[in-house]
Amino acid sequence: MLDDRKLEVLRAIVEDFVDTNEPVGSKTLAERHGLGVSPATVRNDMAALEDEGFITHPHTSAGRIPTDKGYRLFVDRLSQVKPLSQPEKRAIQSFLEGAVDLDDVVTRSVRLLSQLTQQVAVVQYPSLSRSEVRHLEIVHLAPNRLMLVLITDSGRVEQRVLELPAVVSDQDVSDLRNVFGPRLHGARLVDAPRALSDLPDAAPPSLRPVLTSVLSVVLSTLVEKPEERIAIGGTANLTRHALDFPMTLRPVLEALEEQVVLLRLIGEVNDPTTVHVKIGEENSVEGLRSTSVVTMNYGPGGLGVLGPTRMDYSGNMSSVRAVARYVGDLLAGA
Amino acid sequence: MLDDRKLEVLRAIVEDFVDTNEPVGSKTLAERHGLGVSPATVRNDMAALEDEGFITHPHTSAGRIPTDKGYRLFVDRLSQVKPLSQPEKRAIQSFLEGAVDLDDVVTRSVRLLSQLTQQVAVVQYPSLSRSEVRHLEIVHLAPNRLMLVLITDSGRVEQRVLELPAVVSDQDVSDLRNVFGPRLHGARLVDAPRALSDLPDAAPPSLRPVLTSVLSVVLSTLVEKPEERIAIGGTANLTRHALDFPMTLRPVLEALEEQVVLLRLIGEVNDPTTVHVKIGEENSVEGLRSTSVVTMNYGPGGLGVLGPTRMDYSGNMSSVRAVARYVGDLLAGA
DNA sequence: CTTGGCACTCACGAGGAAGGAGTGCCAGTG
DNA sequence: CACTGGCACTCCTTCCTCGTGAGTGCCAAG
Repeated sequence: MLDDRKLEVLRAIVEDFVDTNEPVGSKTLAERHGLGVSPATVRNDMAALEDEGFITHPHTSAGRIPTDKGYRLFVDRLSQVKPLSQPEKRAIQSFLEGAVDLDDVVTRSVRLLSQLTQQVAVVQYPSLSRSEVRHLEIVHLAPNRLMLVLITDSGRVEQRVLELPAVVSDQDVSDLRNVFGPRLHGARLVDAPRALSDLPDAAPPSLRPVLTSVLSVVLSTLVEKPEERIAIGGTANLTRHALDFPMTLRPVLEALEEQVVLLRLIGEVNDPTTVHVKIGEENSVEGLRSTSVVTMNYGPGGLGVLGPTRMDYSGNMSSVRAVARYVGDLLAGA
Repeated sequence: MLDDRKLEVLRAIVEDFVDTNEPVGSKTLAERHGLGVSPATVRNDMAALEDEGFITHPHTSAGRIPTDKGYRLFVDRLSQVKPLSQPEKRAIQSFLEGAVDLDDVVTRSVRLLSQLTQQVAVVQYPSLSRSEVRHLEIVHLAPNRLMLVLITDSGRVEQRVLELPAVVSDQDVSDLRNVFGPRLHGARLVDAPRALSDLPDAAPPSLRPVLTSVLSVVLSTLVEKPEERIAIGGTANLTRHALDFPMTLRPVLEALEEQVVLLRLIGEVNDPTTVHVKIGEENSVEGLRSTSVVTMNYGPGGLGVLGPTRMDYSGNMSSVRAVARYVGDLLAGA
């Protein structure tokens, strides 16, 4: 049904349309790409592609534009992720390596992605639940006051101040450290509750009351409040493509303000090691139905870019992949 | 030169224009507002106002619209900041009081402001430099490793891990606490360097090497890296007024992504206790020349809203003031 | 100083008409 | 059977014209 040339025609349509933002007609297409056939033949192929739902035309006498389904086919079968050039790679690496802390890594990644792709960039902070405990420090602030500081391997730090029902001694606090420390060190945050489940039984009775308080705070810090944060940038790029979303800029901006929506966007990745593309209607998020999203995991979090369905998938996919890899390496090595 | 009626005419023009987004003519104006004079008279006044540069008309036979200068006069002399209604106040208060931590306070403030004003809201995190030290904790992580945790009265927490050149004992750390604690407690962060300047001399010689290391880190945390953060929200509201900035939405979005620009925006306030308004060309930031900014300090930081010059100054000023006050109280009380 | 009257200006929208890009279909050809 | 050139047709886009009306500026009278 879809022979090679038809696929080639589809590719040409997508590429031309991405380039010019104008419906592409049979004549110009036959000329510009060296298809070696006449416009009439191209027209026949186009008719076939349209029957299958890969392209449409806005009105009778206009050229063709790809449908979401067409882009999907293009992404799945036609676009080879073009590798970045050596200078590009170096630029990415050196730019990211200049980061001084976690915040900086994320901020730089957002900047980098939005500049590379000319789209809106979204980067999730490393998810607490997927990272490992590097250190839990218990600080004795006052006789009945503790501060818990949790440091993860992704460089993230969470702290809580805790009022105790009773006064505790320095010795008690030291004991606490000794019971929590070994169990938590190196544990993934999702596994922590299990690792701590036998604590109340294993601890000396005198410590029980304090321990329960501390335990509940630790658990809530670890689990209850994942507090997923997201950085976003390059929204100004949306106006660059203003022609693509006729008047639907508002819902896009609104969606971008919803942390939850963004997390879902980034989190819906199945295979954690490959670039993932959601095209137009495939998006579960109302209001992003006219956009495409290219995402990838970098390990303890995800990142990606968002733009009009009429985007340079090939380029964006490679940019996202490259940045995700570098960020992943950076955090793993840090 | 500008008698009372002319001012009244200006007010009417501003209010009508803000309302309808259409140039307002002499006839409709004379009718809708009970000026008690004929359109012809209004025309004369308008001509005068135009001579003075308070209003213009887009083309010969269109109504008048206020200039930046006109809005300025309106804000300075004509608009009384209307107090919020009791239910509004309660709503603000209860919404903000639900916040669980500093991040939450800021996030909620942004939401609140953008919803109240239907504009873009900007809230600065409490500036470290303007807040006071509540507690400096020194944690002995490993023989030659310390963690410094700085807690400020605005609920902010900063921590640094520090590798020492030599091993230190628990006793040393305890001594360190004793020398730093009293000097820092309650000191404003900007004053801290002065408060600590005599430390090297006052401390026992044995502590000197460690102390210098710690001191330099503390100072850098306090001063060198103010790390001003900003939260922003309601950008989608910009599209609501898309008609106001014909095609200048891009530079606005771009400016909003520049932390530095935003800080300048919020920081340029002279009198810390009143609402401050920057109108159109008054803005020092290129790209925000078609917008107005309403800001106010809440104590250790600032907040405000940004929108088209054609905005409800009166309402926005009162909203900003109200939120700033509540946030200020909240942080002071916390 | 205010008012009604009046001529004038000019953006805006409706209504065509010409132009042209692009299509679908068909009959002919290798 | 696939490809090609030809041709009639569609209908969007652009440009022009023209009427309409809101609004102005000015002037003379109250």
